[in-house]
Amino acid sequence: MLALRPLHAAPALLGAVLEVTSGPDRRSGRIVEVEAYEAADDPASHAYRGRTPRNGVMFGPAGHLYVYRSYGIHWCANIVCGPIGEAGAVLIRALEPLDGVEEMWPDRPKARTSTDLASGPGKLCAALGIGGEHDGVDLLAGDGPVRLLTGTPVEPAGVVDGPRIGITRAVERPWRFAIAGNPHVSRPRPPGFGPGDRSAPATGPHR
DNA sequence: GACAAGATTGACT
DNA sequence: GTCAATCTTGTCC
Repeated sequence: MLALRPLHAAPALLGAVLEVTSGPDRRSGRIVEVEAYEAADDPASHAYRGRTPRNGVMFGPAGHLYVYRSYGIHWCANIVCGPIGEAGAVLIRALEPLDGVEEMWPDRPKARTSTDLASGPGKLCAALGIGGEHDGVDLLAGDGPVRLLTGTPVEPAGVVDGPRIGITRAVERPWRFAIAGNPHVSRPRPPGFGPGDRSAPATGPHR
């Protein structure tokens, strides 16, 4: 799955489960929203301008975790995918908490509901306890601190796409994917995202 | 060495 | 709906 380019791997990752273990702690969540970032042809990607100390993980093998600090405050997690050297990645934007929910609340004191625990890139990292120390870990190793599990695949008809969020370049590309109608997707919700609105945007679920 | 921008979040009006 | 917080990274001189 992760051998695919980000644009194809992103929707395939919906429904997969991200699991973080820290000592006796085990927290996991189902991926409900992602964004695809190519490198060579994507001005919005961190790797667009080439390899740097920060984004080096993106140029490595698929299946590794790329963690970076956003706005000096939050951590954001990406899954590296595609061929080595192409620096493609899929940003995880939102999770549906599964295991270890009780342990997540202390790390998310501002959250009021379970749908608020991991409904954003920075939120999900806080909820799962992901930080800079997890940058570069192998998600497929099996015994690492962060693992990617198959979970329940989502049918193409259940996937909606839309423009990416919070970026200033290449904003027109509909490379944001989410599970239709899922209440855990992050804000802002374009038409077709979130509960109560299952009408997919004009672009359709695939591209 | 200095400066500007940023894949966000939450508080406040 | 608007805006401030906060600091790392990358670029420019």
